[in-house]
Amino acid sequence: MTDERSSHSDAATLTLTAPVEDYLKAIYDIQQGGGAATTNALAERLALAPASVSGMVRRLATQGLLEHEPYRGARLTAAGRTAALRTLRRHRILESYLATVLGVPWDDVHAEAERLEHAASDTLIDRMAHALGDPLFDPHGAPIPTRDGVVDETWHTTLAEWPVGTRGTVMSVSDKDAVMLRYLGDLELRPGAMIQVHARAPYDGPIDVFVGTELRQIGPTAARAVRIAAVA
Amino acid sequence: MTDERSSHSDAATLTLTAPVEDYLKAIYDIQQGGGAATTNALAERLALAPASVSGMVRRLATQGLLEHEPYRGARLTAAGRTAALRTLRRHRILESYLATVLGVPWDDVHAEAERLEHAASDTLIDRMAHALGDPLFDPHGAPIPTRDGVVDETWHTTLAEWPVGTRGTVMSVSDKDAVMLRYLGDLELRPGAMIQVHARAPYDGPIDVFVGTELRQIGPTAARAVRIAAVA
DNA sequence: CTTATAATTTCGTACAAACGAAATCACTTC
DNA sequence: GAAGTGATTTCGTTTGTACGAAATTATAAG
Repeated sequence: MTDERSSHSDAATLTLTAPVEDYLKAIYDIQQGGGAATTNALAERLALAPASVSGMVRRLATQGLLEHEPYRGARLTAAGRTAALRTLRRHRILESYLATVLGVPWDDVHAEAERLEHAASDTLIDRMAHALGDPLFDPHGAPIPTRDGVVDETWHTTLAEWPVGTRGTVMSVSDKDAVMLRYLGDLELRPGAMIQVHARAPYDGPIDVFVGTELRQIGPTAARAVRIAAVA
Repeated sequence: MTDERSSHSDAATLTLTAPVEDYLKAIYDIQQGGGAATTNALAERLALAPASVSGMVRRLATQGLLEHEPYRGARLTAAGRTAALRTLRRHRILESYLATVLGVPWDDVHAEAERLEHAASDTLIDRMAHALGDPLFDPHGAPIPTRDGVVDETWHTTLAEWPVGTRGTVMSVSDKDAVMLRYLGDLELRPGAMIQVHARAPYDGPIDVFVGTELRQIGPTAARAVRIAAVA
C-alpha cells in the first residue's frame, strides 16, 4: 500500500496513514487538556490495548513525529504537531460542513468526520472551508486551525468533557442564564476555582468533581456551561 | 482493525475494506465493458502485480463475493454485485456532488471520490444525493445505482475508453455535430457496426480500431462521440 | 504433437497494525 | 530499604494486503 518510505523527519512530504493521524490527534488533544499522553491514556482514548500503543509510539518516535520518555508519556515534535493540527483542521471543517450544509445530525457528525478526515484532500477541505466563509471556530466554539497550522490554543473545554483525574482551573462560566450562574456560584464553581473530576457516570450522567477540597455533584447540562483550563 | 469476522456470505452486514471494494468495483466495471475480469486485466486496472490479484481473488472467492474459474476470470456473485453497486453509487454521487456543489475541477474529482467512497456512510451519501435532487445520472451521463442496487445497465461507454481487444457494437453516435456525424459515417462508424480496438496511444492519443475488417485511425475527440456496447 | 509464449498461480516474504501473556519498571507504602 | 501495585514494555502471533521469483498451465504456432 505505501510507496513512500521516509526513514525519518522530512515532515512536509510524508504521507501518514489513518491510524498514525489518529494517534497524533489524540496526543495533541490530551496535551491540550494539560494531561500527559501516557500509554494508558492513549490506549483508553483510542480504544486499543496498551501493548498496541506501546509499539506504535515507538515507531512514531523513530519517524520523528514525537519524543517518548518511557513511563512518562509522549510529546509531539514540531512535525508531529503540524500533522496533528492538519488533521484537527480537517476534522472540524468536516464537522462544520456536514452539520450546517448537509444537515447531518450532531450525534452522527463526529463519527462521520472521523473517517472522512483521513480521505479528503487539503484542497477539498479548503473548498469546504470557503463555502462556510472560512470560519475560525466550529459550531461548538472550538477553534479551527488555519491551513498553515495557526490555532487559538487558549480555547477551553467544558467541565462536561474534562478528563477524569486531571486538575484544572475554571476559566469562565456561561453568562447566558442567570439561574445557572447562581447555581454554579453555590457550588463555588467560579473563575479561578481549582477542580478535579473524580468520576463521571456514562451516557451523559452526573459528574463527581472536587471543587477545591469539596466533592460536589453536577449534572451534564450545568457542566457544559463551565470552561476549564489546565493548571501548570 | 476489523472486529467483524464473517466466514462467508452474510452479504448485508459484512464490512468490506477499501481494497476489497476497489477489486469488486473493478470487476464490475470490466464485466460491464463486456470483458472478462481476468487476473491480468484486474492487475492493470488496479495498478497491482498479478500475483497480488491472484491472492486477493482467491480470498474474495472464499468469502462468497465472486466465483473464480482459474485462467478464465472472476464473476461477481449476487453479494459481490450488490457490494460493487454500493461502491459505484457512492463514487458517482460523490463525483457529482464535488463537481457541482463544491466546484472541484473535473480532473481532480475522480481521485477525490476514489478515496472518499470508502469512508462516507450510506446516509451521508443519501444526503448528498438528496441535495442534488436524487439524480439518476452523473454529469458524465453515467447511471447512478439507487440505494437498493437498481441501475440502468444499458449505459454504454464511448470508443475513447473501450478496452483494447474487446469486440463491441456501435450503439449510437453523438448527434450534436453534423460535421462529426459525416466524418464518423465516412469511417463506417454507424450504429450496428462491429468494432475492436487494436491499440491506443497513451495520453489521449489516436486510436487504432477495426471497423468491421478495416483498420482505421480515429482521434480521441471523435471517439468520445461513439458509444459502444459489448457483443454477446 | 510438440514446442514456445503468455497468462496465471504458488511460494516465501515483507510491512503495518493489532492482540494477549509475560516480563519489567516506577512509585508508593510499610 | 523491601515489597507490592499498577503502568509499561517486550515477545510471539495474527490478519490483511502487497511483492518478486519460480513453477505451472493454457493457448497459439510450427
